[in-house]
Amino acid sequence: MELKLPHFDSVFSIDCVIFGFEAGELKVLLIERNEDPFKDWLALPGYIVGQDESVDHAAERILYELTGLRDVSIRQFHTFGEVNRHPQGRVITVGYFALIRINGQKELEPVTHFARKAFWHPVNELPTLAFDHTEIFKRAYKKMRTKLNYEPIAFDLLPEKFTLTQLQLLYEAVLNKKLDKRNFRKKMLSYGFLKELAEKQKGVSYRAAKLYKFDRRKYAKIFQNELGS
Amino acid sequence: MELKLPHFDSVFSIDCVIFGFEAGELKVLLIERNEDPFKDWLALPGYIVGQDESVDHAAERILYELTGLRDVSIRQFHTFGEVNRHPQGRVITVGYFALIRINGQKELEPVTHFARKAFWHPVNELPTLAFDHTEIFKRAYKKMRTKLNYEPIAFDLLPEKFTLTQLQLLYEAVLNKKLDKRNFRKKMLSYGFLKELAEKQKGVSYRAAKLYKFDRRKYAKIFQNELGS
DNA sequence: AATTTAATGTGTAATTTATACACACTATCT
DNA sequence: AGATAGTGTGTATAAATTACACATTAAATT
Repeated sequence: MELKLPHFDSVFSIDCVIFGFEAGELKVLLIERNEDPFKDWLALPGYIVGQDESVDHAAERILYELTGLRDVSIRQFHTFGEVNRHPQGRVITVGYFALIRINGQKELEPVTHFARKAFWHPVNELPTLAFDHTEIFKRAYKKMRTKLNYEPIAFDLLPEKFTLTQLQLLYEAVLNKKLDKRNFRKKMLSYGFLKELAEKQKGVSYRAAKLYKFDRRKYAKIFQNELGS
Repeated sequence: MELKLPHFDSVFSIDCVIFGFEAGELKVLLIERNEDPFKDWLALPGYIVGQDESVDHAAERILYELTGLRDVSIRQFHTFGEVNRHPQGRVITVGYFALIRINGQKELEPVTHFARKAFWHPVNELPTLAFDHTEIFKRAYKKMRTKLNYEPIAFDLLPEKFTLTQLQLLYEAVLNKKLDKRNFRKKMLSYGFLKELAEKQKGVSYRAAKLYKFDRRKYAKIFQNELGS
């Protein structure tokens, strides 16, 4: 379709801030760039939106291409529209963030030519990133911490079956503060969307903890009123 | 600067959802379009982002051009990136919302050629809007209601000096529910950012209420810790 | 001057929610 | 059998939220 509106040459991209949780630490997915500008720099995975795909779709596609993951809850958090973000011209980028399960054996092979590798990096002591990606990351992290307090996003980071201690460690890592064990458990269980399994933790050299599962259906039922309209 | 990145013809615009409060009702600023597509339709004020301005700047500029207002707290809330939003080609738009004081005598003369007039319309019983503007509006309204609960945005809608009853009526109009007078006042005053003035309401035929003022400096002081990092 | 009108301004008790805090239990390992 | 290491649980206190009603005031009316 021919474009009849006044416009100027511009590029439209998305950048993803993908969080994972591993070894008790919150991590973010970075790539090593293989192209100018910022060749060899570390950056957030991001790419240009295609002509015939929605921005949301582009975000899902790029996440898939970089991680092989589908059906991840991915959310827009901010659009970065400063004039000089990109040294080669006007690039406006929509920031998305997602939380995913780091599967020990999961390959992180970039399928895009412009990245040399993709890897998890702890969110603390983050290196300098290409473009304004440090700023983008910070904004996503802040949003994510806020969201953790009122949406069940933590479960996206954990294995399907988890113990309450694992859940608490995750909250502590993200919020960066210690929580009281009894109060934490009381509150989590009071929501009613955690399903206690018959199963127990295996392979630990101490008393095995009960495993729980996040029950999305119950969650939806409980919170449908509040989220409605 | 020449653009060396792969790209396609696209347009980048912003749309504003501008809320006001008048006669006890929440209103939104609409324009009547004077250009195709959707000529003669009602729409949200919006326009194309300039080449050498940031998206945030474009939003401020467009708001100014449409309302003559400056220094308004204007905030991005979502980017709309569906492929077929616009019948003439790919247009990605960033939605902004703002809350402003409706000044009885304030002129709403569009300075852009593409609008015939601009006017306030109650948010309830909103007419069908051009493009996907109904969806954009709904999203802004929802966000605004959410924000009202944890940010002092209500004061942008009221005159500088206001009574607690006026403040409460505003909350009731936005949240669409009745609030308890005593509890509302207790809570508002407990925050400590409302400054009681010596002055009283004038020109009413009943006991005049005390006037209050929102003290931005106190607010910033009180909440600097929570917002930090 | 007295009365009516219409909205302001205020307190307390009951309930719910959040916080602080410590130890017995259990599975595994030696 | 005992040591180890982490699990699982309850209660008392403080803080925040909710429910609820009437005397006060300024102007307008008689």
